[in-house]
Amino acid sequence: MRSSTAGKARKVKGEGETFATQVLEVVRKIPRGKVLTYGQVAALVGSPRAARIVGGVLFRLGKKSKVPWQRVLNARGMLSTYRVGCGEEQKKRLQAEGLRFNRQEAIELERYQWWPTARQLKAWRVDDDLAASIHQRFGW
DNA sequence: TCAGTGACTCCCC
DNA sequence: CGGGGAGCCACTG
Repeated sequence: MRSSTAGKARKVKGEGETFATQVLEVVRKIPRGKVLTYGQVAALVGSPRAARIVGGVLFRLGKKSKVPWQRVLNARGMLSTYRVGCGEEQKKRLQAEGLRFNRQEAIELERYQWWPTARQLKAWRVDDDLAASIHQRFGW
């Protein structure tokens, strides 16, 4: 059996997929000018409480990576990356995509948060139960 | 194999 | 409304 820890993951893992590869698969699809929260990404790959791990995966991306890591931020619409030294870089990239930050250094999630289409969810093999639980949790 | 870790989140005061 | 604290869980060495 493949390492789907705790048996809580409801999203089916394809051959050779890990939590990390699934995270990157999701992040790569975030449209320019839109964002997802760490928790949202975690939920989409079937581990709704693994938000911290999403951050860890993105942290270990190489500088040359083409994955749009700047499009992932925390549940308050703020950047968690200042503490690891790339907050300014993330802010700069997001501003270049048209996002505006308020006085609290936050963006309006209601305005910029991305919700994948049903077609996209299917492509990621997110089953109906998981999709339903995500809808409920995030009021999507 | 296993304990330590943390780009999170939520709850409580 | 703000900050402190405690779960959380896949990755890492």
